[in-house]
Amino acid sequence: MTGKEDVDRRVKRTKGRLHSALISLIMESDYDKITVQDIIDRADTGRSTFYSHYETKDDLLISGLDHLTADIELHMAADPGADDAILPTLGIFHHISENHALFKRLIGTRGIDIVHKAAFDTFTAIALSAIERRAADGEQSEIPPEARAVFAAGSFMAFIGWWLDNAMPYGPDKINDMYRQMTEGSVRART
Amino acid sequence: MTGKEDVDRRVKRTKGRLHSALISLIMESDYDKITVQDIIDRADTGRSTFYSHYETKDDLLISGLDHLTADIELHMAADPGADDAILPTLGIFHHISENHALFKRLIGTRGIDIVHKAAFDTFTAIALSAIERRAADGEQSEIPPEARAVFAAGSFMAFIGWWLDNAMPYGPDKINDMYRQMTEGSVRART
Amino acid sequence: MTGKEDVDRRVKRTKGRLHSALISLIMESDYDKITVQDIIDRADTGRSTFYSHYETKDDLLISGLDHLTADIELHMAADPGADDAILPTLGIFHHISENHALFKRLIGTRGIDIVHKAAFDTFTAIALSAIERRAADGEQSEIPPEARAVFAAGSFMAFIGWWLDNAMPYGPDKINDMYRQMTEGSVRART
Amino acid sequence: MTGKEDVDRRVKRTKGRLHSALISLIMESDYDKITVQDIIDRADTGRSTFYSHYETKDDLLISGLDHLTADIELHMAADPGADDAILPTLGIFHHISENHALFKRLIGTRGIDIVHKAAFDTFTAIALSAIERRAADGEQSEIPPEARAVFAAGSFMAFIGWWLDNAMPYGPDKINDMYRQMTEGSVRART
DNA sequence: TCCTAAGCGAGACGGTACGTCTTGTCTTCCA
DNA sequence: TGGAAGACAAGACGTACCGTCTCGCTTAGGA
Repeated sequence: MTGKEDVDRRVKRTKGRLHSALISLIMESDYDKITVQDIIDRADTGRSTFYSHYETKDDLLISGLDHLTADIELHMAADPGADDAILPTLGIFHHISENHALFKRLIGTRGIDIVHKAAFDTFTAIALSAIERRAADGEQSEIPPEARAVFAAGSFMAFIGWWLDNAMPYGPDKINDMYRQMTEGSVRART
Repeated sequence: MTGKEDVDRRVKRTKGRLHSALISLIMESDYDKITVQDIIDRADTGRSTFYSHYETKDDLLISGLDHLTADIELHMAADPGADDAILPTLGIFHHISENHALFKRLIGTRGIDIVHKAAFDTFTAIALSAIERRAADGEQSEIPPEARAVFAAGSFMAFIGWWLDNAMPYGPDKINDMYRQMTEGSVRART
Repeated sequence: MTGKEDVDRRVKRTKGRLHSALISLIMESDYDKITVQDIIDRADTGRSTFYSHYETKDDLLISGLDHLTADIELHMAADPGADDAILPTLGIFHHISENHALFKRLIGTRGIDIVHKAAFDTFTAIALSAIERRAADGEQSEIPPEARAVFAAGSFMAFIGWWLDNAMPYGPDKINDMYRQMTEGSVRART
Repeated sequence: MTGKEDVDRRVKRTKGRLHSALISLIMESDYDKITVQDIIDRADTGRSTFYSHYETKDDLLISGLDHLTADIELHMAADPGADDAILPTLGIFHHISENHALFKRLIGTRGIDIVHKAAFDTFTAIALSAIERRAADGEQSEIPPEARAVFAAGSFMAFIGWWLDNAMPYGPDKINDMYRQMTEGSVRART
């Protein structure tokens, strides 16, 4: 049904080792400096094994990020203020603060470009659907929804980057208040 | 005074050819796919000549961007609304629209990461100094100036990216109005 | 016993192609002018493949010479006059005349220096052991064995060089007689 | 008239510095590893200066060897046993022993190939003229004079190499006796 | 319980680009 | 204004990765 049944347990184990190896390498050094050889050495795996499962290093990384993305979507649904805001920021801040070391490596200012872009696109899409929902509810703005969405996603990503880079000086709730305060009255059209 | 006197004219000519070659290659293909060999072939120059002037491809690119940055700072000074806004956006929108093809390649969504980062840092610094100037003028906010600066720079970069990617559907003046409208009342603390 | 089992057949094939390529290039042009790129182009092989098997061009050449050296040692053993002479010259002259085109390129006057040296060392070692065998048999000389060995090897190499350079004007048997005649009573101590 | 008058003293001084630089570098390291850059650095001279006087590194070396060759020819003429032997060995051994450190670098076993060849050719020519003189005096041999000349030159060069490499264990007179003893009755045709 | 197809490790291989090095020419500057 | 300084074009070097491949060994899961 799911199309996800890797019947052979060896496959599952190998993929897991590759992902763990990549994550642990990311925590230690620059993503760009990590080679496929480093990954398979760490995973104690053969070169051809890697390429039989993934096309590139980026492929491995992205595929490992799927569950992170899924988590975010869960948080989004669970965010109590979701109907009021364009982005379900509170849940996301909480989620990030729980794995801050990893997220700093992934989407901090010195993070990984493709992850940064992927996150930006995700947030843009979320914001866009929220904006369009409001438009359907009658809210009006001469500014194109896409423009408002990238504005929201861009400021959010930059803000998260600052938060992570500076050792998260405030807790998730406090930081969320700050973000909301800056956003207030800007992206949302006035009623 | 300038410290920029490359007395030997050959050096100047060579550097110029290398920069032109890189820019023309950027207009044609993906920055990541461009090799040093491509550049020196286009510039009709020797390999060692390249490395005697620049350390890497990125080095050549960044050093060629200096005059663009200088232009932006000029525009910043000339912006009539500079005292009212955190970023001298109008002048920048005009400047970008005059070289939109190049800027799309450099800081569009599919742009060059290091340029994107460099521009983000530049805007952050500009915004930060504007915010601190206001703070000195008595404006108060519990949000750290750096946070407000990255928020502004991030939203601005994303917005520019959207504008460039979508074939600049509005002129510089109109787009500036939109940007201001979204910003209004948000980054600036309320009075 | 052999210690020579390169189990992987691919390795054997690749090494063979590299050797053939080098030999054919040597027959066509000056060894010093041959580049690693020339060799791998001719062998239709990748650059890294070359360097994974050999350290340098010289390394490839020398390692390919091993079987030639082995041949010479065989001839040495088979030379009927071996017990009478310091060097098993007749067999060597025959062996060289059978591959004169190659040997001319390798150890002719315009030959390859490192091969010349390697051959000189080989002959010196052979001569030295012959001389020491005789010394053990009671033959006496105030001249150090090493000196006598290099004398023999040096004159032999020079003579071979002359023979090859001059289109081998005499057959192996005749040339051997000449060499023996010049040697007679000189290197061998008188009885 | 002679075409040898480098009137400009600067030229003479420059050439002298280049030669000294090369010799001192040869005494310190491997000739093959010495670059033109090394030489001009040591001579404190510009690149174009070097090339305006010499074509290559070898050219500089060879041209500096001329006076050494001239010395040898002087010794040859002065050798008391010259009329009896094919090579004026005694004088040469004395000459070499006086500059053994340099000669070891030039024509020892680990010496410089082109010098080795040049010396070999010089000795071959000397031996050849001696042999032809004898032939004109009625001495007969079925062995071609050239073959006898290279035999003599080859054994002599190898012997000198051994002598130099082994810290010259014997003085020039003693070593000359040894060489003569090995040569006796061999290269010279019997009367 | 065996056996057979697959997954796997190992790493050879052809490529591509790198940054370094050296050569011999050619241009610029300076005395 | 003639020669020294050194920038330059050319291209080989040895290294580092890449993604493909060949090769036997191991091992899971079905017969």
